[in-house]
Amino acid sequence: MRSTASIMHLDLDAFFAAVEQRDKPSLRGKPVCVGGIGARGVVATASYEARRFGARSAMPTAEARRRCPSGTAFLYPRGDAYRESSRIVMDLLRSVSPVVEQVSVDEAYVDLAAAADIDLSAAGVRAVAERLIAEIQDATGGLTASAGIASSKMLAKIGSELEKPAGLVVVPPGRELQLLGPLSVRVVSGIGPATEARLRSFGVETVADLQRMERADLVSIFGSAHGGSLHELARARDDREVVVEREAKSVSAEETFEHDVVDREVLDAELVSLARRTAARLGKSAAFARTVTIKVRQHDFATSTRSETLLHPTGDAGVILDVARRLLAGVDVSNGLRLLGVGVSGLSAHAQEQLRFDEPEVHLAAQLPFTDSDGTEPEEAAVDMDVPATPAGDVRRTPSPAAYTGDGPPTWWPGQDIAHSEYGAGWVWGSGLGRVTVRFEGPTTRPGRVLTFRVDDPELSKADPPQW
DNA sequence: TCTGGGGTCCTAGGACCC
DNA sequence: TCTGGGGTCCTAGGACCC
Repeated sequence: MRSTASIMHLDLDAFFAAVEQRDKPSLRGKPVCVGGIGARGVVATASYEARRFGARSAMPTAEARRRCPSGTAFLYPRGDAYRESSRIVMDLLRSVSPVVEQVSVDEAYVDLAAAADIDLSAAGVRAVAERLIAEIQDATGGLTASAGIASSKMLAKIGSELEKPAGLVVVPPGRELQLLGPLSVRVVSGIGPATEARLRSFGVETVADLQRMERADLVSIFGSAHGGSLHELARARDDREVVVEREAKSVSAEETFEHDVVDREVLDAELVSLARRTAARLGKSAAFARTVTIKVRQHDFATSTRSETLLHPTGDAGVILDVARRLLAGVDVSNGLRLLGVGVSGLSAHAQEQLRFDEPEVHLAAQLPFTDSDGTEPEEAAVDMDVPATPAGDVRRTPSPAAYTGDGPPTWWPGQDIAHSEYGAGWVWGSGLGRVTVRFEGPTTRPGRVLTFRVDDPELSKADPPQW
């Protein structure tokens, strides 16, 4: 904990939904849920209007559909559009201080004390944040951000939540305990549903209650690391620093199937795709991995992992796939799998030189980082593998637009940017039964008209996210 | 037709080594 | 022929975060 309120936490309000409302004027002021749209999808972000009906992040989309009125938009995420706005925001944060820790696309900590020219008085940091929030709104076409500024990361984050949306809270040094005491223990970093429930069984509900627990008791209940940190954090003692960049420790890819899968051929085809995606992302970060892990979730949601550690790090999708296949062979799939995942860990920056002499059969060429000159996502096909590029089975994935819209190209998914040669730019409201319904509007237009086309109408084409 | 996907950190037991 | 103690690595699982 510092003596000045010099750590800022900033996050964007209902980020995915807000970008959708920015780019789709007809949705402004309306309930919008962004996330998985299949039967097993969950909501990633609900707009504030949708929250009034009870829709929440992590809620099954089916449940959100039951709660929200008809006319609520359920959209599949447009990652490119979110990343672009995120980049603009993070650049603005870095213009304030060189020490910015990006936590996710929509959230970051900024170390204001690391900037040479900032007045660290309460009024000084408030002015900086106000200017920043205004700049963000201006540069992103109206997205709003909330910020908290305090003497520690935890208090800064709590501050940013207090007056959302578009809130700004400065916690003056010395007031931390007063602020923290009456709040639910859930505001403490590291307290989730399980810890909350166990604390409740001891009669602990607020941070003030938690402060009354002995350290030794917390340690005996929760273990030394967790128990010790609860004892400290309840007293607002948090000396976690703002760190610019952390090295990745693992890379993984997973898929939840639309329907549970029993067929080993279908599972193998999915394993191929997952190994390829994992290797591609590993290659993109120019890393190599020693441990391969598969993750399976049974029909009843019981989830387990199996892992194997190699003698030497690899970046080869074929090697990762071989291990994953071996691991999956030992798993009972007779009741059907709901989810399959492939991951790697034990990352290092280089494959070992001695590899060349020890194991000549390992393809060195495939272990070189993938070329990525134009900055695009490496194609799966770029990975050297002795497996067909097209999965053999018909693998249906819950969140995938293809699964939602059914068979047959082209597929259109709700929220997608689209263009019509005559009517111009628009977005997909929905698609099915060979038809696609499009609303023609953009961030700078008035709410547009709605027209329906055949899905294979040659006048329709995919489009880039619009400029606001 | 409840329950995504991508991560991080911690714990605990067993193998193995000295 | 009766059992120590520390350290590291590996595996599996769990909680948590966005």
